[in-house]
Amino acid sequence: MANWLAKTEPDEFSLDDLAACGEAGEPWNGIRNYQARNHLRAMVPGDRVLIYHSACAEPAVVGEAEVISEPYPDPDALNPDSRYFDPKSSADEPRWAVVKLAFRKRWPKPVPLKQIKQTEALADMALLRQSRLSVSPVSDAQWAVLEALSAQ
DNA sequence: GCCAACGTTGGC
DNA sequence: GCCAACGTTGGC
Repeated sequence: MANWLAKTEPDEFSLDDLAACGEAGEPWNGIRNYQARNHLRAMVPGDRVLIYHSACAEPAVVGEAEVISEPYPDPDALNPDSRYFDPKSSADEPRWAVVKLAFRKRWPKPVPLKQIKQTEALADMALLRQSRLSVSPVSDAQWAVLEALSAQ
C-alpha cells in the first residue's frame, strides 16, 4: 500500500468538493504531466492520498482521500469539448490516466507549505523538490510527520 | 499580477 | 539530438 499527495486548486475543486461526492468519489482528471501520470498509473485501490490545496492564500495539506478505482484512461483526453482534450491521445493508445478518489477526512489543522519547508524530516518530500509536480509519492514516515503536525 | 522553475515543442 | 522559444504551474 502506498501513499501519495495530490494537488488541487480549491477554487477549482477543493477538499469540500471531494467530500460532497461521498463514497461515489470523483475521477482525479486533468493530469497532463508524464511524471504525475506515471504516479497515477502506479496507484492501487486502498492507497492513501493527501489532498493539498495549491494556488491559494495558504497552500497546505488539508486532508486525505483514498484511491477507490484502478487507474483507467482519462476520457476527457478524447473529448474535443473538454478543456482537457488532447488530440495526441487516442482510444487505442490513451496517453493520460485517472483514478477515482473518495474523501476520507479533513485533518484537524491544515499543514501549510511554509511549515513543511521548515520541517527537516520533510525536506525530501517530492512536493518540495519538484514544485510543479501535481501528483507525488509520500513515504510512511513523511505521512506520520505531517499527521503529527496537523494534530499539534 | 509577477516571475522563477521547469516541462514541452519544433526547427535545424 | 540539441536547444531556443514558448507555455504552465504555483508561491509570493
